[in-house]
Amino acid sequence: MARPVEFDENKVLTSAMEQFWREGYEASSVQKLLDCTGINRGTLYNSFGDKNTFFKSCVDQYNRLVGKQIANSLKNEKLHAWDAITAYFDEAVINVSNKHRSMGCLLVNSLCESINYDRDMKKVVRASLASIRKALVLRLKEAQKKGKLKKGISVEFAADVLMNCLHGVRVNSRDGKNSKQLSELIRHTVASLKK
Amino acid sequence: MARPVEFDENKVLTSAMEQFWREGYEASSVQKLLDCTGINRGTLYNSFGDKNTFFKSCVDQYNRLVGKQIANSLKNEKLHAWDAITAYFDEAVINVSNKHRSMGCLLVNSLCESINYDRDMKKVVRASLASIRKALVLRLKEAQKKGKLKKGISVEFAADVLMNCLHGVRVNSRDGKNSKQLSELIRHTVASLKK
DNA sequence: TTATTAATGGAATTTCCATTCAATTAACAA
DNA sequence: TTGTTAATTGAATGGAAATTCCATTAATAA
Repeated sequence: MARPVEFDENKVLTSAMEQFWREGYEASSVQKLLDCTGINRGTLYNSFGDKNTFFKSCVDQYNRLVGKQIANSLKNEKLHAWDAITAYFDEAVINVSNKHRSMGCLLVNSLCESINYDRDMKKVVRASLASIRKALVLRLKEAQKKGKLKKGISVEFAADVLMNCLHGVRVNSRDGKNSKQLSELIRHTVASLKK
Repeated sequence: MARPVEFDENKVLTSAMEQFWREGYEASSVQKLLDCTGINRGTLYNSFGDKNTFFKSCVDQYNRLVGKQIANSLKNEKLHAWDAITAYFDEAVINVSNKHRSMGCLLVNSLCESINYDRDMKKVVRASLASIRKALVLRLKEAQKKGKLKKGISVEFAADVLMNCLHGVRVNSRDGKNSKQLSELIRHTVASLKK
């Protein structure tokens, strides 16, 4: 058989994901990706394809992170609708390391970078954001069914409000706001929807 | 005397500002800046300095745009506090061309790009955002004095909520949301603060 | 007209980027 | 042991990036 891989794929993807997350796609040169992952040039191209393909794999890695946060909160059956929603914001924004919080959100950052003009990447990023919204919608429907959604507010609109808050908070995170300030912004938004 | 300038400084700055705004700092090569402004390589370096310096001049140009929007709304003495605040969002987000709306906000985009890691640029971008917040605070103080701010909400916190909404809306703009959807998000946030 | 001055145009330079490639290495099946 | 296969390595390639430089141009003051 052939020589076995020496690198830890998961660690490589996580390191590269953080590089893209911190500095964006364009400013993350292949050299920087090699430095932060510790792998070699040829290894990168052989095992992960070109920079574009590698970036998409890193977004997938980010999606797995997001997926875990959703699993711990929105999909936690033990929590009531609004508690689950609040728990998601805690998982995604509040109870994360200062390092991660100050980097904002890879998806939002990518949307704001020129990536927007690369159709393929835009599609990948949008799909990820849509999956977050979808999980919120499920819980908002539950809240509505139990009469816990303010009247006059539709589930879809409430989801838009929460996503808008999330985006805002992510920009504010990247601007250096601390978890306490962010937490108050989130609380205010949730209170504006909750009955 | 010397040969007079042939280019229109204001037009050049506006074209370049839109290039940076659309595609970001890194993806905007000097060649693209020459193409969109119509000026020549030597002219750019002679009259505007290097790419970094040029970018900052473009942010200044953007700030003049923001300044006009604030002058037309928040600083309009004929409007009552909340009308002025709503008018600002209209000026900045709703009543702009689809082209501009879909580009989001140069300041937010820059914050989300790696620009964040260039101290000097971060300072410029932050100062601009602070000037918007300052104008909002003035009107929120007025609203509070007239008893038009929901009780339990401080002027500073209300400003944070509005800035958070603005950031969120800017990301959503860049993601392609239309003016009607954005307008509803803004209305909801204003209603959550207004008495 | 002419000297002066700065703008203009674009070739030239240098650096950095993404990507390829051939040589080397390591595991394992036979 | 040996042949096979794929991983690893880093030098090499080619193109694009930012920036510099200088010959040319144009206005005007003298």
